[in-house]
Order: sequence, then C-alpha cells, then structure tokens
Amino acid sequence: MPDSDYRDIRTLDLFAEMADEHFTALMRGAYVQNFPAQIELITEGEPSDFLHIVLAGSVDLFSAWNDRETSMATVRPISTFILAATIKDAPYLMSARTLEKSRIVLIPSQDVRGIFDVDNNFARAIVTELAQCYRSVIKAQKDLKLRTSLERLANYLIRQQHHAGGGAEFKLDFEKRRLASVLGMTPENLSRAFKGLQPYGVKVNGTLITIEDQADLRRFAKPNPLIDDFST
Amino acid sequence: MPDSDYRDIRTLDLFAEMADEHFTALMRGAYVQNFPAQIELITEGEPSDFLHIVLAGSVDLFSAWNDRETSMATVRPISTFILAATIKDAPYLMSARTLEKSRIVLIPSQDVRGIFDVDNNFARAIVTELAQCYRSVIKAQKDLKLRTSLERLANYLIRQQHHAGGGAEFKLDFEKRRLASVLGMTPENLSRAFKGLQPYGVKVNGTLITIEDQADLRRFAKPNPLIDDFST
DNA sequence: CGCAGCCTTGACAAATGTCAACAAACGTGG
DNA sequence: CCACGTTTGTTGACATTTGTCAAGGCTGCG
Repeated sequence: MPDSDYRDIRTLDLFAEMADEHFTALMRGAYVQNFPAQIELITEGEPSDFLHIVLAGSVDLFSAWNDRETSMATVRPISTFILAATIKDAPYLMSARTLEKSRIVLIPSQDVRGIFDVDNNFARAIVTELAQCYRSVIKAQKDLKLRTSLERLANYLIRQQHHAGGGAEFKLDFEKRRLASVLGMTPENLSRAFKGLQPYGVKVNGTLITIEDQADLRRFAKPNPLIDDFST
Repeated sequence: MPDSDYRDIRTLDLFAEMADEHFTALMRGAYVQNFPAQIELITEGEPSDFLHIVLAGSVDLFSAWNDRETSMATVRPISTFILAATIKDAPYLMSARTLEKSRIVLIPSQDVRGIFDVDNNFARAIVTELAQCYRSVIKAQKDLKLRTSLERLANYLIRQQHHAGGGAEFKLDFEKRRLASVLGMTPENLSRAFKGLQPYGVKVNGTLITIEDQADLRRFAKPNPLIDDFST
C-alpha cells in the first residue's frame, strides 16, 4: 500500500488513536484496489468479510426488495462503510456499488474484530463512529416520515448549498435519478418537485442549481438541526 | 435502589461484562422512578443528561416537525434508550413519553461517559448495542422506502405473530393510532389497510388479530430477514 | 451519425391524506 | 353501578400526493 494511502487512513478518526502496532497489523492484511464505475462491491445478505474504506471516488449504498430498489446513502472519501456488519459479524443489510472510478481499501473483518478486542482506543473510536452513523439514519428517517417529497427536496437543496460553500449557485453532486431514490421518490416526481420549488426562487439548469432568495426557500423548507445537520 | 432492580440491570448485555466497581459507581449516581402514563421523559433538542433504562412499562420514542409528529420506536423492558446521544454528549434527536405506568432508571450521562472512558468491557458492550440499534434503524428505513403501507402492515403482523408465539390469534401490542404512526401512515389509512388484508385471511376484532392462512399472508407480504428480523 | 441513457412532460392510475360524521370503548365522578 | 364526557376507531367523500406508462428531447460517446 502506498505511503500516502497509509497516512490518509491513519488520520481517520476511526484509526487516529489506536496503537501503532495494531494499525500496522490491520494494514498488513488490508489491500487497496481501484475499481471502475458501476461495480458491485458488496451484496446485501452476504457475510461481511471486509470493512471498506473509500479513498477516492464515491460509493452508493442501496437496497432491494421485491423488484424495487432504493439508494440509502452515498459514501465519499475518506470514510468507511458497513462498520456495523463487520463488528457484529452479521450479514450486510445494504449492497454497495461504485458510482465512478474509485479507490477502495478492504480490511478483513476478522482482523478488525481481532484488533477491536485488544485495542481500547480503537473500540472507543468505533463507538463514536457508530453513534454518529446511528444518529444520521435517525435523521434520515425523520426526514422521510415527517416531510413531503417537496419539503425533502427543499431541505436537501439547502443542505447541499451550505455544503458547497453557501453561494447562490451550486452543482448537484449526483445524478438526478439517484437523488430521487435517495429522497425516496421517482425521477418523474423529482422533476416535478423541482418545478414546484420555482415559486420559491429555485432555478435548475442541468445539474446547476440557483437559489435566488435563500430566505424565501428556507421559509418554505423550515430546516431543522435535529433533522438536517448531517454532520452530527 | 431495590436489589431486584439492581440485578435486572446488571444482566443487561450492556452492563453484564463491566467491572463490579464501575457498575456500582454507575448505580450510585442513578435513581429509579415510577412514572404515570403519558409523561414526557425527554424532549428532542435538549442536552442528554441521563441514560434511561426501562425496567417496566413502555416508552414511546417520537419526533415532531412543523406540527407533524411521528412515532419512531417503542422501548420495552428491559432496555436502554438514547445511548447514542449520551455517548456523543449531543442533543436528543427524539422525544420520549411513557405509554403506561413505567419504572425508569436514570443514569447521569456524565457518569456513563466517565465509566466508558475507563472500562474497556463497557466500551465494547456499547459498540455491540449501538451496532444493533444502527442495524434496526436501517431495517426500518428499508421497510419505509421499499414497501407500501399495506405491505408494511402485513409484515408487521407477521413479525408480531411470530413474536407472540406463532399462534393464529394474537393481540396488537399497541394502540392502533400509534401503530399507524410507527408504520408511517394515518389512523384512517391503517383502518383501510386492515380491510385490505382481509382477502389474505386477516381478521381484526379490536386489538385481537386472527391470521387464518399464514402461507397466504406471507405470499403477499414477502417477509425478508434483511428487513424484518428485528432481533439482529 | 446514430445509439443509448437520462431527463422531462403529459395523461392517467393508485396510494395516501384530510375532513366530517358517527359509533364504540374507556375512564371518571357521582 | 350508571351517566357522562373524552378519546379512539371506523367509514364515506373528497383532495392531494405520488407513482406508472408512454413519448419525445437532449446529451454524450463510440
């Protein structure tokens, strides 16, 4: 594994505080791989053999049932995914596929569990990470259960704008069809939802969004830190 | 605190493996209280001062936004809730109210974090607990995003039947209005959903449910361990 | 250029929510 | 134990939201 990858991983909260020797042991068993776009990395229901880390690119976590499919989340560098399944040694609840060319680290789950047992700082870092993940999903669930699709889109745009620096113009960071799935609606419905936000000053041009009057949109969207602040 | 409460708590996975002295320290600062029904124990947005444990009764976790409200989960004995907020020292994301007369233990969050820092077994138990919680919410989210309300109800009935021992007859364990909220629909819609399941042999009489042909219902509901097995 | 995939749009259908009315169940105080 | 009022559940009529299907335009790429 290249030194730069090694250092990047080491700086993740999850690994930052663990003993050198344990980190080295984990990395010895790990391997880094470059995947093209649209590769299914893991499949829901299978045993969790590897903890994954996205170093570059992006990964879609999705789930299917009865011929329907939905995007649950997008993983961007640098972060891990399916930590919970790895720790519990339980089957994956979600599938994962690369959205673009991506650089992924795979660490054998067995190694992770082994180091978890002996490294107390690592165990504590995992607690923090899982608590964070848990809270994120709770927020997503509140978003789904308490808001209409129009409200979800409006709040998504506000979050995205903030994330992109707060300027009036910004780009969507994924395909509209996937955005629709993440927001829990169909692509057709998303198209119409964008139109439904025009009265609040939202202009759409391909993936470029312009929010003409932020206050107006916020009045409609009513963003709330207990739902929308996806950092905590 | 009565000895029997003390022992009940000690047997929880979360506390079973920790050092005696740490458990005792936690319990010293804790107090047990009996609450009547319909008492709001915590309010979303407030700082997480206490880790709560339900010893008896039941507690509804719910959330509100913009004059709407939804039930997120029900906590039954013996288990804890809002562990993630306690550990992260972050505001509650959900409110909690007693559904009936309930016996609740409150442990100051500060104490929990203090013991978490020094007791490695406790830290590991927290990991297991949080991973479990995380996976449960992911399942709930898949349920919401991949199924119609009729399908959610059908699968809920199957889970509930199984949970009640598997007999053709069983009782709902909460009010229909709350069940509706948990399943993400209105009470009126739930009423109609029950009727919609009649063709699959579901009979409703108050809170008593009869499933005449389990195979028929399952054919419709298509239960799936990656969504419905709420134990893992 | 021509194909393939995505996005949009319209017409329509299905699912879900809202409002109002009423019946049934429950709890309280007499 | 009953009477009363409150809450919950049900039902119907209707509105809104969301999904489905089909068609066409646009874009990117070989």
